[in-house]
Amino acid sequence: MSRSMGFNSSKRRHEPRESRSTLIMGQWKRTHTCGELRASDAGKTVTLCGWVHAYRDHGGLVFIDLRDRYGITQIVFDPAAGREMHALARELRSEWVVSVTGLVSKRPEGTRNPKLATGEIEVRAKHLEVLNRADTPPFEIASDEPVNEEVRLRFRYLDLRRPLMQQVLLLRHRLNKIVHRYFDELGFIEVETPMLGRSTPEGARDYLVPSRLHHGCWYALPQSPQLYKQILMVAGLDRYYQIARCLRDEDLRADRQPEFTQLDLEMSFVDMNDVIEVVEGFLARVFGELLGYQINLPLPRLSYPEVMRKYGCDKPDLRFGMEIQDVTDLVLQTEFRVFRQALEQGDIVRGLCAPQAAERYSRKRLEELEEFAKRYGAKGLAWLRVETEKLSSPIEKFFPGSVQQALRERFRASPGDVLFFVADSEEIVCDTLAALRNHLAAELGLIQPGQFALAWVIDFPLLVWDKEENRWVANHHPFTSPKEEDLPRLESEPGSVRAKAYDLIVNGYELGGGSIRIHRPDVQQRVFSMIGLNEEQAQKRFGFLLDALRFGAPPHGGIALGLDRLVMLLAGLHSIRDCIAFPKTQRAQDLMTGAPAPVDIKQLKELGLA
RNA sequence: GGGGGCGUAGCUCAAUUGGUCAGAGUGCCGGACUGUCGAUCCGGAGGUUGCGGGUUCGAGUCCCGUCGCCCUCGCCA
Repeated sequence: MSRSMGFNSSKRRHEPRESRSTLIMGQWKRTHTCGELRASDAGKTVTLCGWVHAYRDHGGLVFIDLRDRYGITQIVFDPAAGREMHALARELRSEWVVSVTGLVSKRPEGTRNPKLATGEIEVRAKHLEVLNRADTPPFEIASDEPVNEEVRLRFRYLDLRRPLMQQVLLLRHRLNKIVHRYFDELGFIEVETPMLGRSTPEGARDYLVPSRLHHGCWYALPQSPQLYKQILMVAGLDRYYQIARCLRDEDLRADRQPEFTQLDLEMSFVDMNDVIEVVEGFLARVFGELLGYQINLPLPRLSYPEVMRKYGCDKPDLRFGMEIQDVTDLVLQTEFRVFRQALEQGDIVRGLCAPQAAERYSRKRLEELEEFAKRYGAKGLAWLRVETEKLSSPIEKFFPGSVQQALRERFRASPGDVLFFVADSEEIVCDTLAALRNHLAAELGLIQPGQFALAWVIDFPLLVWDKEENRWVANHHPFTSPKEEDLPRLESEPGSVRAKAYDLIVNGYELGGGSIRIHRPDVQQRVFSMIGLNEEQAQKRFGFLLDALRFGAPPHGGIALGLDRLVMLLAGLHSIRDCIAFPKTQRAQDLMTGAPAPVDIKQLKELGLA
């Protein structure tokens, strides 16, 4: 049996060592993968292993597309090459696992398949070994036809067998490799932090683990390695990174799983610019190496007040414009009572201009948009079609010509556009228009696939008022440093204090967030105090951090990036479930394993829970 | 917890207003075929329309409940 260069010399190292028993079992071990044979290999005798991707039985000749992770190779079974083998080949079915030994041959003229990397050749089988039969799969592995996610998750091993899913996992692997290479080059060291930690107040709901040795006491699974990485800075590690699994017991979304992965990092003796620079370098390399996509550095930095005014949310999709404009001043010059009354209550009126939307949105469709707006708390959605001479709408008559002209100019509107307005509290106006903006952009096709808009959002408020709890809460987390110049106002005007925090946004997703941390115990104490943690409570919950800060904490800061979301964006997917090998459903169940599940009463007794 | 969408054959979907509507494609099974690669051709099997009630002469279709999946608001420092 001839041996090839490629697979044996380089890739073979990564394969498990062959054991004595497998050698005895038969001559089935592969010499090549299904993705590597080329015309230059013609004449070699090879053995391939894989799954039957497709079979085409011509009665005489039988063709098999044999698939493994590396590709697909066509196998030809000729009755002349052995009647027994040919008969066995006719029994093959989808997803059977086989080993084929045969001669690599250039395909006859006119039968080459340009769709396959191996399409120049085929393997003329001399020996066929069925390694395992397979039940008929519940869905077709070989097809690109979309399949109900429920079925995919239940049979995840089949779903992951599909080439598309394997590409995503490979992409994720390559991203992880870049992470390790890049941060190692910059002097970061990887430190693993505990999964079993202590529950801390604030933040997401914890997943709890009961202690067998301390009945009544519980570990919390980490929401993030936040505290540990700060401790590592106090310890003098200087630069830390980790690909860290994080767990939060909150409701799920397309971009939120109960366990997810963060690229977590922390640096000492740095300010915001240092962290941003490191991350930008990383992103440039990731997009460059994985997609051949060049991102322009430095990334834009937008202030929180600016994005809220222009886009209504703190993670706007910047792949399109459609900026929100305030028109409160113009509405004051109209007779439109709905708006005027709103203004009298202290509400505001803002709107946006949907380019060339008039044709797409009939009266009925516009009413649907109003329903959409109401879901975000808006009482209504006013609209005006932009025509060549005038604006057209049931409420047009309330708008004097001068106001119509001013609206046109403010939105730089062209005939065919539609103006939308919401009058309400600033919060509802922002929520509604932000959602509407994304909705319209998708429906109007304003987003080009393969395009990426990355930016930083900075100048977040340090604290926000929690109406339900009737207190200030940390906007980012309680260890985020206030800006020095705002520090004097911490107690007098808490809402005006800006944080040294930064979010990385990509295509409307929050890809990451970080901050410069508080490194002085007195400042930390003041922030705790502002969010309603007295010294005793703070000492009880975060005492170890406060203690650490007293023993010489360097100024430090860092960031965490959502790795699943990054993969999702790189792969052009719309759900992080598609880039996690074994994700959970919206109700946090694993349809394959059945987790979560009841446990034996014996286990509960050991834990003191029964 | 709230709002919305979906649930019909293994898979993807269709079935006017409640009335030959239990259908197609694909897969599956059997047969034919020596150059296919979305093979082709012939034949066949396969459904308690998620589940449980109700309305009706009659329900895939309407109503109520329930289960599951998805999107979303709240929530996620």
